[in-house]
Amino acid sequence: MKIATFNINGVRGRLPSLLQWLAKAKPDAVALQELKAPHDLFPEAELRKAGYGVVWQGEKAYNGVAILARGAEPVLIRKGLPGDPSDKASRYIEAAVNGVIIACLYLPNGNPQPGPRFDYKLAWFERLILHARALKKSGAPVVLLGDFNVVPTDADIYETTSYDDNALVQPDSRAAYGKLLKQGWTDSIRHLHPDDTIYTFWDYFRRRWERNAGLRIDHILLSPDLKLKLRAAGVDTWVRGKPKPSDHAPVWVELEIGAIRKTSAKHKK
DNA sequence: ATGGCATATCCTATATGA
Repeated sequence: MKIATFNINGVRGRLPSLLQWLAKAKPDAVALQELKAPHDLFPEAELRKAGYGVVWQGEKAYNGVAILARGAEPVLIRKGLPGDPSDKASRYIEAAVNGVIIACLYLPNGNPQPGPRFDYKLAWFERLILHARALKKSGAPVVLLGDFNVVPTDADIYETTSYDDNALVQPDSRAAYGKLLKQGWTDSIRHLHPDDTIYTFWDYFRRRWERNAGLRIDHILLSPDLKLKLRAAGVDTWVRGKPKPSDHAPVWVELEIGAIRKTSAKHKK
């Protein structure tokens, strides 16, 4: 079973390239962030035509998250992160796909910091930590994935001072990410590629893609049972190299479950 | 300190992104 996350940065304008990536990468489940589309303008029909069932939470102009399932209907569990009814931003959606809980999140970037926007980021992070703890305690197979807007360590960003004041690299942001991992989640990319230079985001400015001046901020975290089934993880950087790309690239994992079709007895030779 | 680019909307301007 292949599971991916992709901050699409505008699902309507980027629909052709999204369909192209889906056709080529063939993920079984996908978490999308930054739809930047109200509910009614989400391209549901086109995605279904491409063979994907879908649940989503849109919002005018900003945010927006979705879960896609290849040849299946995601079973919606919740829209919105619990813990603050006044928070109306579309940043969290959760659904079951093939028996796996897909928790798709778009964490606030928190800039500028310090300030109310950074406070919101940390508060959102605390709510996520609480909810993740409940998910983990449930014992279900869970994938916690999306745009975390956190660069976990200095190894996850190119050599620069440009981001020193950025909310993505602050000690508080990193501590929150560490606190989450400490519950027992596995950062798939780092688990399989501990020493590699791997980025998932490259700013549009200053030829940062061409210089590979990137950041690793999109993560796929696995519950303990799924960690044992992790076979591969990577970033589809080719998507970032296409014309008019999102500033993020898709990140994926391959798990040894479900999608492997059993050969029934009558088909055995 | 600013700006470089990109997407969106109440669009000859402004908010957000990271």
